[in-house]
Amino acid sequence: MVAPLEQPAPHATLEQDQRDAATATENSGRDHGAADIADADPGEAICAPGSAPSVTSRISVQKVCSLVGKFNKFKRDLVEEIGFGGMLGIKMLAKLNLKFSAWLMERVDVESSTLKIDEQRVLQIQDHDVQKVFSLPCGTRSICPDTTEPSEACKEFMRASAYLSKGAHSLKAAEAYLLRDDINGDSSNVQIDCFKIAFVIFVVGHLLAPSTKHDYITIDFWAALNDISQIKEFNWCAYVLEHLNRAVGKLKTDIRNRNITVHLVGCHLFLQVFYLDNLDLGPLSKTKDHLPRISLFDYESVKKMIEVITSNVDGDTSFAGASV
DNA sequence: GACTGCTATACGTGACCTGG
DNA sequence: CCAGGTCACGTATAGCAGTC
Repeated sequence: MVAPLEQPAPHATLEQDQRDAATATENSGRDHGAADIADADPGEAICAPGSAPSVTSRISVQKVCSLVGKFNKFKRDLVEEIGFGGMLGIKMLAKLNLKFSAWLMERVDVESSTLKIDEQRVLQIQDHDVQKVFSLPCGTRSICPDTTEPSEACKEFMRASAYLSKGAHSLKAAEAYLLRDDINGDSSNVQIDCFKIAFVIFVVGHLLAPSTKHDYITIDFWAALNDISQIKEFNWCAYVLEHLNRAVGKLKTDIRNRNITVHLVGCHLFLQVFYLDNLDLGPLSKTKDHLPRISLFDYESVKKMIEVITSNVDGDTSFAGASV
């Protein structure tokens, strides 16, 4: 579970932090030492747009789209079999608005599992919402890091990934396995299972629960992969939310610590789609009867939607400009 | 108004550093 | 050795001014 978090002080928003950090940059160049941070006056409204701290993310929708685009029908069917078919419909999002993601994450209350835009606009976030967005399996079994004796497929995947790269936690190894030409109707059951394992590792690492490292993840879901036929029985939606909650905690800590760079981990893309999908944006709003929701959100429409809700007052960027 | 070119900014990602 | 973090660079995009 995620430890309860203190709410950041009113001034300690990303925007405020960006302005403060910008001023620190002007004062001391790129060499931000502890002194700069200590000297910053948290109550002083400093506004120096244009040199904000960088926000980074390891989510790569492009990677997922590009890989899935190379799948033939056989491979796509394998993905459908494990209940991850929603990943096949994701549109190419060349870029994500990371400021928007950070803004949303700042407004997530982990304890109450809500997205709180303001006092009037509060959205409850549940496993079911993740399922709506990605059509992920939302089974009754929870995913925990406990591992039993690894299955033959798990052992084989570890062997293959160790040969291809540095280990099973390498996303490159998973990608390489997924692109193998010899995965077809003649493949053994173990190879098929390895493909499914690789796919889960790949999408979790690149999209559903990315870490700060771009090419590795911590595989804390081996237990859910041990019996491939049982993958659908696990609650992958809760897993995504749990990592997102941790990411929210990390973001708030980074903001409190006035880090120069804010690294977004977790599936902040879910927050973007979830929030935009709950807004009344008139003709820009998506039809309500289509699942998974992510497949409705292409780059252009996301960009337009964000444009519509964005406002800028005194250097503070807000994305709250629409009714829920 | 449409087009073009320049510049600034944002994002993606590889390399590297540091601490456990 | 590995995870987390930082830095740097390439590329895409946005914004703006100048020209037609």
